[in-house]
Amino acid sequence: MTEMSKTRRMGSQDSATSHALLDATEHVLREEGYAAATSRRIAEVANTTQQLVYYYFKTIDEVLLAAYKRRIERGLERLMDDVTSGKPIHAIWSDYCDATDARLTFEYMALANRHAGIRAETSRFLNTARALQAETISKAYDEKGIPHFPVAPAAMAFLIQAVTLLLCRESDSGVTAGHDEIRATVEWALRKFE
Amino acid sequence: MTEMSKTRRMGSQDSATSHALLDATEHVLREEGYAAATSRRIAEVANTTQQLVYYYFKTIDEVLLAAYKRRIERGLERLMDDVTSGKPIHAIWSDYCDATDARLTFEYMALANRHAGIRAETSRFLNTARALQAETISKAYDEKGIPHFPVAPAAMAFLIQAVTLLLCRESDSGVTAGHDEIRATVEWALRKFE
DNA sequence: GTCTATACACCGATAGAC
DNA sequence: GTCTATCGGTGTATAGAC
Repeated sequence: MTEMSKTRRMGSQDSATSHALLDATEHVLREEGYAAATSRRIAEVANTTQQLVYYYFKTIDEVLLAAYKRRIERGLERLMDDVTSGKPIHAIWSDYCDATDARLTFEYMALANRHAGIRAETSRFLNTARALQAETISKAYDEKGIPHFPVAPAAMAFLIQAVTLLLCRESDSGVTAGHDEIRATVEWALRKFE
Repeated sequence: MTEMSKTRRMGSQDSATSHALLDATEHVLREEGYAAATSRRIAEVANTTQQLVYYYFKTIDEVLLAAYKRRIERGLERLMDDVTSGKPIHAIWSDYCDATDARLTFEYMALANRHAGIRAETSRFLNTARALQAETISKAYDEKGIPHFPVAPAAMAFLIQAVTLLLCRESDSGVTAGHDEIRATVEWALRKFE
């Protein structure tokens, strides 16, 4: 970390270049890891120059945070669509299965260990999402007469996230032991809901 | 990456300094992340010098791999103790709950995305561990007359890992939504086994 | 908005003396 | 085993001209 200049100019965060930089950031994080997410590399992928990064963002940490916030926001929008759909639990499940971009997710999780902003956003998002999902699942339970014990709605929301995360992560790296079995279990559970 | 010298000397990987370097590597990874795991920083934490790192290891990637292999090996030993204990399923569960050093684990998982050696070790370890756990769980099922459907032994092994991983990870970062509920579910399930 | 130039620090890795 | 010295490369961030 370095001292900030008090006179440095800044570009709008809504410009095309700014968005291209965020796209590039996500691409680099996913394909090369957070150690490679440098101003030079991000600029290269975005087809611009290193100095431009500092015209649009104060620091690299701010670029990373901006990219993460944008991702969170999109995730929340998808979740809203899921819970208002006809088969909300199926929708939540397949949404996470498709969208849990495991490499990127794990990169952000590792990053969160030492980036207070990303940590805070993560906490806020996960708490919100889980509450919303639990509420939706609770309604589905009641419609089908499923008891809230032993697997409470919030526990079911937790399970969906835990299972999809590990499933995506492992298939991405050649681990398959138990995958068929857990998928069978999930399909059985989903059939009970909707 | 750089070309290796053909004349460079190498120290034994069993020396005290070598182990101190691996301890330091794990410490840096957990507390500062893989981007901070440089030869200079590792040496500093191990109370030695940067050049000594290259006396004991060929490259930084090899230091990381050696630290990871040591960790894997210890995990496998703990698992062996678990499955031969009186209450194997309880043992597996509480082992993962305690030992899943979430920060370190996520650091290695992110690292695996671009470190072929760590990726290969991970895949090997997870497949072995899951098979061993599934076998153990299968016996417990049969003793208690629990059917292999809808939650097959391998699915149960997968679930334990998925749940403990997310639980440790989230409590580490202030997310608690659904945690009490999922813990209650787990306790209920464990009571059915042993 | 975009360019050139530049500060200063840190990185991996090696060479060779002691 | 450990030390001093060093190479070439890359990182963040800024200053100022166009």
